[in-house]
Amino acid sequence: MGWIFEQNRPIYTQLLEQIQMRIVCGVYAPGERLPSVRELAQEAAVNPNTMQKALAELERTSLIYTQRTAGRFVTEDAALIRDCRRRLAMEKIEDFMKAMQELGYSREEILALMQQDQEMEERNEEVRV
Amino acid sequence: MGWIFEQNRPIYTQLLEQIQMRIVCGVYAPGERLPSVRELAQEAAVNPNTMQKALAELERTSLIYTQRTAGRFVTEDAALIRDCRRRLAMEKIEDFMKAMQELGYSREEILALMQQDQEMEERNEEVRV
Amino acid sequence: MGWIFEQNRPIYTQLLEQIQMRIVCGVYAPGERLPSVRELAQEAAVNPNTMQKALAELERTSLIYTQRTAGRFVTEDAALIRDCRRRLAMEKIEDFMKAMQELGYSREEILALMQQDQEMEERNEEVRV
Amino acid sequence: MGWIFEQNRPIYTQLLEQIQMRIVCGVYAPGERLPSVRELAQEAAVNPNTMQKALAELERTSLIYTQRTAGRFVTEDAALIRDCRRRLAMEKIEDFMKAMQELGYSREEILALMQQDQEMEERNEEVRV
DNA sequence: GTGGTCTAGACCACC
DNA sequence: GTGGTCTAGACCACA
Repeated sequence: MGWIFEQNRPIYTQLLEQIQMRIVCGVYAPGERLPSVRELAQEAAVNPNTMQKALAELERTSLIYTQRTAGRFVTEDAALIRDCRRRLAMEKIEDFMKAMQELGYSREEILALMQQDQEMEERNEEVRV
Repeated sequence: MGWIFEQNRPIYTQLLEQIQMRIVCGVYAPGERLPSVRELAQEAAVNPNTMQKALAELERTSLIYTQRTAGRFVTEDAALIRDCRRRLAMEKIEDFMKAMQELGYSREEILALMQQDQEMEERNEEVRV
Repeated sequence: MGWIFEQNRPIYTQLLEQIQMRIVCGVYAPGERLPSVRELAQEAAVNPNTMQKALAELERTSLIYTQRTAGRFVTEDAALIRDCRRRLAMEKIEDFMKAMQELGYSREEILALMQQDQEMEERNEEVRV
Repeated sequence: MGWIFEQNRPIYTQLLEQIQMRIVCGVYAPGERLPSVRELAQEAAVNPNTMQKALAELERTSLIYTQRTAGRFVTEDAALIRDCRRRLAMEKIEDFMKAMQELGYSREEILALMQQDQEMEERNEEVRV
């Protein structure tokens, strides 16, 4: 699992999102020590300061915390992580529904479109199999 | 229908998106003459240069065209507009599904979640009524 | 009114506090545009990045906001500013009372000590006069 | 009475303050032998080096002294301890008054605010009783 | 070796 | 000219 960035959006924001993703998906487990800033920075091929900024922002959400000189750790609070994952999902659903409705699709039409999409996807799977 | 901007994203990009939206949703009908750059800029409370840039970008997609001295017009090609709307919708669906799958939700779970969301929404509507 | 820093505490934290102080004390009025990052940095004799960090942190409290390319402004919300001032005062009182009580002084003794301090201060004033 | 640390400030400074507090408050009586560095370090869950540094600093104020092979002892000089306590209190009062005046409160307003705070506190006590 | 802070300097999009 | 971002590199306190 590597690091991919879109241009036109701040790197540190994308770093933040990707680390957050790793946490809510369990790649970095609760209580686990994160790699050092320098390691992470090298891994992602960014400047340590950029990574530092991402981690500092992430810390504001309590998803990670810093222990002076010992390193950074993922929160032990599994509920916090679970809530974060759920919150991210709900935000995405709401944003998506809102965007589609602005495009003039009703909630029913959206669901219908997605079920089509779903069926199409299933046919593709069969083909691959 | 006013103009709302998020900070942290270029204004001209958001202008472009909102004008495009007005076209695919029929607020600006096929063949209709758009307000002048100055009028639009004033309406949106942005610098005319910024609006100019948005319209120039929009012209590259053929959704609008310029007639020398008469102003800018929405394309008469209804199919083009319809395709644009459909393309936008499909992009949003794909982006959404991708994002949700990265969060660890399967296609089935997503549909289930959205149906819940749908039902919750319906209950809210009843309350409002 | 100049800029004074203690060593041993981050500069950006002290910048933040001093700018906050200027706002709650009305040196920077509600709605007023702040000097640019570069100006402030030069005035305080710090690196623009350091000032930038202080302002970014300050923005998180909504006491100031950024308008892309136009500059930073003090909030127009006078109530927010008033609350901030009051909150700062209350925090200081509580911290102070707690520290004194840890030193073994009762609330009554503290008030008595401060009234002595007050009277001493008044005598000093007379002397100066 | 345990050991609590704020992050973002050196541990050894906080150790120093807390041991000093124990001495001026009589938790460690005049002439009493302190626990060994190792014991203190274990109790506070810090690195022995850190505790060592705190004690060394504390020794510079004469509040404790080292006897070669016997360990560290609280000074027998009760006046020294009393002065230290008084000095700490006065420093806190002055710092507090200065901070409040910078916030724009006059000495009279501060006393008034604190008497309010006092009365509120008394009402709370009644409730608890 | 860890994170934290600061400086210097550069480039960019935007208005 | 404005704020925003990023890099590079340095130093420091701390454990």
